[in-house]
Amino acid sequence: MTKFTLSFPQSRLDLARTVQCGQVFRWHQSSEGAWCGRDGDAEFELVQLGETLTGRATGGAAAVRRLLDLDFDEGELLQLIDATLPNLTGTASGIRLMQMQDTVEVAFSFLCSANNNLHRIVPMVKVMAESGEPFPRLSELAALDASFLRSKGFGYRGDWIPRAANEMLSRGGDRWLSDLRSATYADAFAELLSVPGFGPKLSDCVLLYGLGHTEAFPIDTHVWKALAPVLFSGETGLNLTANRYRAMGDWMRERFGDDAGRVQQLVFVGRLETHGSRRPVKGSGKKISPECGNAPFEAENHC
DNA sequence: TAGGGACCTGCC
DNA sequence: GCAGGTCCCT
Repeated sequence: MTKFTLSFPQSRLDLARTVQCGQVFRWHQSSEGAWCGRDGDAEFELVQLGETLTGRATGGAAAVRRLLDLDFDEGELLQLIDATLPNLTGTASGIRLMQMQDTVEVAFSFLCSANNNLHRIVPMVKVMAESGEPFPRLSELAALDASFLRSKGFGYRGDWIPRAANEMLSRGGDRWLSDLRSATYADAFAELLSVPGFGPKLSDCVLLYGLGHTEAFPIDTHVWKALAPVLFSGETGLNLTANRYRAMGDWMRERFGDDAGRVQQLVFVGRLETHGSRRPVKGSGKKISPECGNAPFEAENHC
């Protein structure tokens, strides 16, 4: 690790919230206050003091800039989002998109996230991490015993992990994963989607956080609740179907291009922090401004 | 092709 | 009942 110092007079960074908002699951704060994490063989110890970021990192400042997407002007994007989809990002300024090199850790961490919550995901990822350093490889994950994982609280996801690892190995393993980086978004999405356990949402998470595809737009329950009333006007309580998943993602990609994934991160955190992770706070139910009547999708339609 | 349930587990 | 879904079945 080498020491580094970075400062950001204009763009904003909230390191603590960025590493705690559910993009990564193994970061922790040291007794000295530094945020510590790793990505494959790279290690990071980061300290933020106002608009200065210091610490030590494998690969130095360049690696930190890449990990935290620091060369991207988030303020400009926040303005664009607000002009297009008002009142959605809330308090999310300072949240950076994190892009990891270790696709295996990203994929299997998010495999644990299905129909789950952060309080359970973090210990589950920790259990997996004990099978290899710095994180188990596909062969080690494939060798994990489903009943062992179930005994550790994975529930039915305990069956998914070795099954998905085996499937990835049969397709070429690490080579197959790295090829998805250079593939088109559509091709890589289709490829991941066909792995058992990876539906559309998890596939987009792997593409966004672990394969560099920033046009991926993962739609979870929170993002759906935030955006469905805006994009699909006329109906309330609409269910998220495969077609509507694709329609919403495509619309965001047309609107924001390669920044769609960054938009998702800001909308997700904004929704979570204003509505809570479990239930809307009574009385603070934020209404989308009525003048966004130019909803892109009328009830049904599309494709 | 579009819904409806089941699925592990833990907390509100 | 619901949580940062997916699979399987009509």
